[in-house]
Amino acid sequence: MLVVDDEPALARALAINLRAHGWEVVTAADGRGALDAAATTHPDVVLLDLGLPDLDGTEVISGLRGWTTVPIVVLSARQHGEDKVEALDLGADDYVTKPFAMNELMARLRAAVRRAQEAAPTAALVQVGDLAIDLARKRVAKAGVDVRLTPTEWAFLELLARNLGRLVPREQVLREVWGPAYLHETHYLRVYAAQLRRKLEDDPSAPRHLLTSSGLGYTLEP
Amino acid sequence: MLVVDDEPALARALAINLRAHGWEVVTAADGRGALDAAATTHPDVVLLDLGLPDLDGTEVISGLRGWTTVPIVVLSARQHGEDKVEALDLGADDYVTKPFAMNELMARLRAAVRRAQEAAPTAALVQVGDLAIDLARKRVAKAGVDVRLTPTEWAFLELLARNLGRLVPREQVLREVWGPAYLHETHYLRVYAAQLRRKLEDDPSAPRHLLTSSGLGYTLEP
DNA sequence: CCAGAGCGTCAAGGAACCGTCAGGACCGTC
DNA sequence: GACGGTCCTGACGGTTCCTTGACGCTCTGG
Repeated sequence: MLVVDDEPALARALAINLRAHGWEVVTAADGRGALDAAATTHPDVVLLDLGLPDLDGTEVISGLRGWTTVPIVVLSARQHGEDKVEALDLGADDYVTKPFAMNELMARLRAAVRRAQEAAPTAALVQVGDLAIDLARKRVAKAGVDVRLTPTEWAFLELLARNLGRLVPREQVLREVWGPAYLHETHYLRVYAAQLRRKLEDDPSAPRHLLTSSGLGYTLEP
Repeated sequence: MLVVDDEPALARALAINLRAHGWEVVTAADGRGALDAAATTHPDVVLLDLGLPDLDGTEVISGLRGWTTVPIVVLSARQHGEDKVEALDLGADDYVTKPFAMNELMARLRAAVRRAQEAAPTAALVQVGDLAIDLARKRVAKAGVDVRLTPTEWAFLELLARNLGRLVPREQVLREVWGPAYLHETHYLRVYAAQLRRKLEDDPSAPRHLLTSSGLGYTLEP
């Protein structure tokens, strides 16, 4: 959760309340900082106060929408403005006018996150042999029983599952799982491919689903 | 990653930052150099500053779009211009105005690469006799059974398949498969053509699909 | 017929890559 | 401060792949 507000008092009050409700909160005081923070922390929802010192709030919205579909809830004092229409047109997901009830705000945030998850265009469940990979719940089961994966293992498997049957190049795996700075750490691939096989394959030394193409990359084979 | 910018200072700063984030960076200072570099290095994303000395940035975009779908992120100082609309209409994938936050730029580049990858599930399938060449999955099957190819063999075959029925000059094969430094290693061509024939032709000594034009190049014949 | 150029074929050596295991660093929890 | 989980790292053996050289073939022009 990213909270963007230029009034320190309100920002602190919001952060305290949100943390009390279990959110992990990052704050920004202006538009540029907001875009920055969103890019680095990948929040699951943005709470955005219009009327910032540097950028117009609408610019922040379109700046975010350029590269992410994170839900945006706009907070504004202007009760009757056309801002509301404009903000929603630009891609905001909801709109709350000050003064607001904290309960209502919480409900709207929860709703925004829930809608975003439901709207995820991913075919939520991928079946591969006796494996059931649930992309929405981030779970995988082998022959009906859940298998525990570490976050990195899951990121690897998810990437392969989203490209089922397609060869995923080594560089893409490294970039999307570890980040662009790890493009040459091919060793990671071998370690984690081995771990996934140990957990998911019947015979880890003769894999039937997680296949390697030497020098190219990996494929999850249906 | 190809960075196109005519201001040496900015280009260097960008390159340093991008390399720090793990990108492999090639730079070009003008439009012609950009088109050149894109053709030889096949970058996975292009970061293009408008306002180049020789060509208009829009010409670079359409020049690239003539033969590649590589994602293009445009960088521009003109904040309110119609340039943005024009650039996006010509096929640019995203647009960032100066001044920009480096984090945001990084996020947009990552997003551009990811989108390009996800938009690629086009069933690019080339049928040649009893061969089925799946360009997306990087696979080839003969009479229904998969054939294992090495990375170099695949690069060779893919190039021919993308130019199905057309003669591909020897120099182009060497440049695109092995790189510009191998333009005279014509021996490689014979070795790998032979390997491909052994794996893909019914009678490798009397090829029907992978044909040689002596002194000129190779053709994949439907 | 001969010489030379270009091509196809085969095999060997070394480089690059892969799978595997295990130890140590790091982090948050209890 | 101990503990469990996770991630990174190094070492080793085995495999695959690339490169290179040698040799024979065909075709062409002299």
